[in-house]
Amino acid sequence: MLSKKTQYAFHALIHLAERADQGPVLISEIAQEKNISIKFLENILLELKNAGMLGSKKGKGGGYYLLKPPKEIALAKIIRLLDGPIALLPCVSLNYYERCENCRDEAVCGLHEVMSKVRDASLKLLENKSLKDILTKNVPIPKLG
Amino acid sequence: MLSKKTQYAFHALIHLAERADQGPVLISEIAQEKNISIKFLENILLELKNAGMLGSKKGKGGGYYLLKPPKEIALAKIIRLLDGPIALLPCVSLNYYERCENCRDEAVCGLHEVMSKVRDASLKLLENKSLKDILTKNVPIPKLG
DNA sequence: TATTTAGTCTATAGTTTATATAGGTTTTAT
DNA sequence: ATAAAACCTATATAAACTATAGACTAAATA
Repeated sequence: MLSKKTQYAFHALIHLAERADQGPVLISEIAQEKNISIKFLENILLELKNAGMLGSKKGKGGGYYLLKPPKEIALAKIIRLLDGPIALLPCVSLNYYERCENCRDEAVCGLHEVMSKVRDASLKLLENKSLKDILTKNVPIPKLG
Repeated sequence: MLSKKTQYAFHALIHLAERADQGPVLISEIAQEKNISIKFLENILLELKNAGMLGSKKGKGGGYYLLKPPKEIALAKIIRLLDGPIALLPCVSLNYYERCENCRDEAVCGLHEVMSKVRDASLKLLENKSLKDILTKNVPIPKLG
């Protein structure tokens, strides 16, 4: 399962995507709309900002906003940023590979083979779907405030 | 990622499967062969026993053994037993469903839809592959001791 | 330009869950 | 009886999660 952090990040990013090009969005607005602890959300958005995914503006009229169009932000990228590996085992991770300490030879490990396939199947979806693809369907988004 | 517990369980079960019909296998043998802390492994095997997946025999000549043929133990079952949900989000889990607290309506949540597909893709593999399918390839298994 | 206000940024602390260890108890075979 | 093995309970350690307090920054306005 994805961590709470990543789950919240998804919902927050969806909210930001739905309000793209409408100027900075308040943390408090996202927190209220998505039912997330405002302070925890604060940390998450900051992490996303430091990773280059979000921009922010301080002071009155400030808030957070996407730095790229939603279409260009793959779901896989969000998961990797906050949760790390998408694979079920370290030894089949593309981006966070670690040698398996429990088997003598990965090349003949049957587990390795199956888990690689699971990873590929997941990645096929998560790499090709973007924030734009997961926006709330059939719902007009009013500007709050 | 799968928890350490589940990762260790997989390797232990593979070991047991490779020695099926050879009588009880010592915890210490598995621990040494798979490089797992013997005490942690003890807890894991006990949990698998209490869940009905393993049998055990106490005392001299004792150990653990599979209660069913490896072919009949699906990988998904092992994961669910120790790690819980296979899905990435609680709201798309088949066996551990929880309502999403962060979105107003699951029916129109785009995240829900994509994550359901990821779940299905993973399950297709994990439900259909068994312990038998992940045994070490091309390796004759000698009886130790 | 001083002040107020709205907001981000930083640090930290408490709580829970995951991982691991230690020691003692019970059962079984010989 | 003795030794070997699983079993049980308690505890220690580390990581993840949640929450809180206060510092800092930018904008608005008088």
